[in-house]
Amino acid sequence: MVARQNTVFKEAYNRYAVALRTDTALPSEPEIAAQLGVSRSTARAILTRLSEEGIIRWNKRQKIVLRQPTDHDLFPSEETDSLHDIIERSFMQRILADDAAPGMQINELELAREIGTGTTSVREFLIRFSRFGLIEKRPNSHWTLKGFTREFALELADVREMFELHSAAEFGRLPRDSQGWVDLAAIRDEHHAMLADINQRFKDFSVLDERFHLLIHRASKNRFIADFYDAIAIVFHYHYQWNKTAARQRNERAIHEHLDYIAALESGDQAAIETACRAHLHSARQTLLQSLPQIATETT
Amino acid sequence: MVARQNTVFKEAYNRYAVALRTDTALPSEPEIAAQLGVSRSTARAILTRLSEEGIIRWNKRQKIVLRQPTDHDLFPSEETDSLHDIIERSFMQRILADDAAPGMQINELELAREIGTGTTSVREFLIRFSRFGLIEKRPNSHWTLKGFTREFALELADVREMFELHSAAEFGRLPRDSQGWVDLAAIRDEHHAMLADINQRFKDFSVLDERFHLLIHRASKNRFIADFYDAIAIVFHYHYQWNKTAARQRNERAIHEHLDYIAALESGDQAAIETACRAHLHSARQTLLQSLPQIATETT
DNA sequence: ATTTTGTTTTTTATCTACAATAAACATTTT
DNA sequence: AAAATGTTTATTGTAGATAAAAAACAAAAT
Repeated sequence: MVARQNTVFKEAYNRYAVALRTDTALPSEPEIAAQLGVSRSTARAILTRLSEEGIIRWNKRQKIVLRQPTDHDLFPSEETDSLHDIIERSFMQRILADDAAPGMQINELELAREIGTGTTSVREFLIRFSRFGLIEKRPNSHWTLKGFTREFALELADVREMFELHSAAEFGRLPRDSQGWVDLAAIRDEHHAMLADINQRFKDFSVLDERFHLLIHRASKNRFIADFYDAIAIVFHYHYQWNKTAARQRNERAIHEHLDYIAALESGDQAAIETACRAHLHSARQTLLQSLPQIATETT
Repeated sequence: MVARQNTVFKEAYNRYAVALRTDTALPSEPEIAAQLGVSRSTARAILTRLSEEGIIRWNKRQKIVLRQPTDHDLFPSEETDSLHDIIERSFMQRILADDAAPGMQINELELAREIGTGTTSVREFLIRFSRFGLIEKRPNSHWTLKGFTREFALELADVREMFELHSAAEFGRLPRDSQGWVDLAAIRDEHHAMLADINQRFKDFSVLDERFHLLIHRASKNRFIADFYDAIAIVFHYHYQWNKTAARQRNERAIHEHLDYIAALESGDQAAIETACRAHLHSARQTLLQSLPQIATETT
């Protein structure tokens, strides 16, 4: 019915409200907008509501926080998610569910109805999602789920290895005063910290893993590599929520490999970098293959 | 105004009509549909119109061609292009025009109006097109043209080289009785034929070039490599229409490199394959860089 | 029994409309 | 004069509607 949900406003409102402290004065509208990463129009809408709710007193440049907002002042989390995120979550759950067999048809209208959204948004999502190689479309006809098959995992791993070897070599060539080395040292220390408390913290590894590989890939300064890594990150993000077997052991091993890999990068020795990178990629490939759903073999 | 143009029907109608021969009998509806690559519904619509126009006599299974269709019977070519193709052509012309500077904003509504189409189709096209790395979008805001810059060409060339070296190595490992070798021999002969008549035929090279590289890439059986090559093919297709300088000389040189490359593949010697592949990719990179518009340097 | 034709239903492709958001323009304040 | 606020305009994001095209179902013919 409504053309568009004001989720940008609600999400930014929540974000801004929780950071408010009583009796402080707020900065100018353009500054607030920049802080929140929204337009000034949205920033003004936030100020308007804060004022209406009696959270701030607002008169031109004077913006005083009267009281701390409570949980009750915030918008519920269901209303702050962007439609794209809602569709993504919903769709990933469906295709990772047990009854989602490769070869299955995907129906735009049915999907839209189940998610409670229009078909246009679902269509656009599927078009964007198609670059991850998990779905495919025949023109004028339906989408087909290709699924998390062994073929998919192998093809993904092959490209990932080509790209990461390239990026790692580039990283090794970064000038010594570059920011990359500072970031790498910080990530190295985080690995050590996590290892020291591995029994408690092994679940946090996937976030660290993503940050580490992203740092490497940024060195390549290649948009195609960066895009591909985005795809990998999303696929892994959802996939590993479904496959948590032997996570502690697997993650501990990966941390050790990362540390070897980092040491090789810091040595600047290209041969050592390649060896350490290959070693890690080899075991990452095994992990990926082991995490596949059992039955998933292409049924085209 | 109209929800959807019947371009599938019109295009298939033309395709089928020109192939008709007087006094022949036509096959069953499912067979016609399969021949044309459309649904039976569309095939029936074609038969219906052919019948109405007096081109065939149609009664159940009996379908006799009464007369050869004339040009006058066919739909004009403007009505047979799919909307996607129209938008693609129109958009590529715009971004390859001289006044399309990198950093330029792309306006969906303006584009749609100029092409004479709805915004939804333009949006979907832009989303699909974005994976080629030439445009980029900030959420809730406009698309930006990144353009055929030197950076773009270098990033494209890097990935292309990684993929092609991989695919070429895989091709070299194909079993000797595989179809790939037959196709390769055929393409080799076509290269020789073109070389013998290079002054007349150098303009046909780009089609041969695309077929050759596609054949190599198919050996990798990797959806990400295949998708990337699709992107390259489209970019090159339009790009080289705008940059035809020294085409004869450039193409003749490329043919020689291809022949060396093919010989290396046929030898099955992995080291030779890599050498020949690298040599060709190196000069392809130079060609790409030389063909860039002169001014195009990123203006972010 | 399988294939073909006839008919109906489902699904996609595309248009239009409109609220949310961004961006531009105008006025005021420092 | 530069920056902030106030106001208006342009553009995007999404829903809903509908014709084209595909797909499913039903009846007839080989």
